Amino acid sequence: MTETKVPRRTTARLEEQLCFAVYQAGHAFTRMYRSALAELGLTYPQYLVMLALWDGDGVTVKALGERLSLDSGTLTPLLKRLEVAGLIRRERSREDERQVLLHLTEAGEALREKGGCVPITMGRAIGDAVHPDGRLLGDLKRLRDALLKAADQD
Amino acid sequence: MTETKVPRRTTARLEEQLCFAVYQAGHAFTRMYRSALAELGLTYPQYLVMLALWDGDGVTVKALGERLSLDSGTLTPLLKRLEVAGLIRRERSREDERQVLLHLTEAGEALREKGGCVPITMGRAIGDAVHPDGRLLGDLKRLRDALLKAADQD
DNA sequence: GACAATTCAATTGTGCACGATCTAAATCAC
DNA sequence: GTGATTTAGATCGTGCACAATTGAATTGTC
Repeated sequence: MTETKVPRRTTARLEEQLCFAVYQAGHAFTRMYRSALAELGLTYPQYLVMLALWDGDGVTVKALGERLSLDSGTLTPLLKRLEVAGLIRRERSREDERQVLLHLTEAGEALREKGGCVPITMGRAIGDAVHPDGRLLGDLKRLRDALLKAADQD
Repeated sequence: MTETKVPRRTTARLEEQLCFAVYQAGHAFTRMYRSALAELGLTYPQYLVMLALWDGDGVTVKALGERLSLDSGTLTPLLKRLEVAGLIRRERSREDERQVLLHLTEAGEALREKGGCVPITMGRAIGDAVHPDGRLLGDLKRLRDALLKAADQD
């Protein structure tokens, strides 16, 4: 008997997997943001950190890390780069010398105005590809929570 | 006059941004896959490459890169690691010496069976957080395409 | 055939992302 | 109070991700 040409479909096609769709959408966002953020001198993760700090500074590295789900191994060097860029200050807390408090500088605060136009650029890029009803947002949050819950269990 | 405590809402809240939701879901997937793939000895991007090759090997680095939207700077070292692990072979094409063809080894082919259980693990993790109707998948594809189209234009 | 332009992969440098480990500070137990 | 435990960040090593450059092979043009 000759071998059949029909592929053994033991694994789903790459393009039909949810994980791959999320992976690709994430890359597409990163790429889109890269050009939009270039003139601010920020990378995409740095922009997320600034967004968090514009929402309220004086937070600890740990609190920031929990909000972004990033650990100190990622944040410490990133925050140092933001400090070198003159956008934030990092100073040890007086009450608890273990923690480092993050504060916006004048320049960091000022960048908020310029950064405001970025989501608008994004909105135009997305156009009408996404319903503005937040359905996709809700779906993604549910997905994330389910994955994290499962990861905790084992 | 004292300064008001009302935050100037010039930027949307981090948690309500689509880009952040995609970013977080992507991380959650990566984390979930990390543990599921540990026993296969693969990282998540390596698993995606294997998925693509299980779907048909003998492809060029360029073709693989287009499918995954990754460039040679990312793929070359990753593929070398897969080669060292004994899962693939990389050989220059006879007809066109510029291109490198990727082939599965016996071990790489065999790994397909073990890899088959990974999406099942994932499906269980996701549970009923995502409708199985592919709505989310479709939404993400549309989002990705819109972002890529916009990135091309400028 | 000679030479310019293009194409493919590899390389280099920067920056995330995370596990593992380390140090210092704070907290707990007694 | 002394010692054990816990906590917050920093550091190190590995592995993606991508821009930019390089070098070799191919293709196109004359």
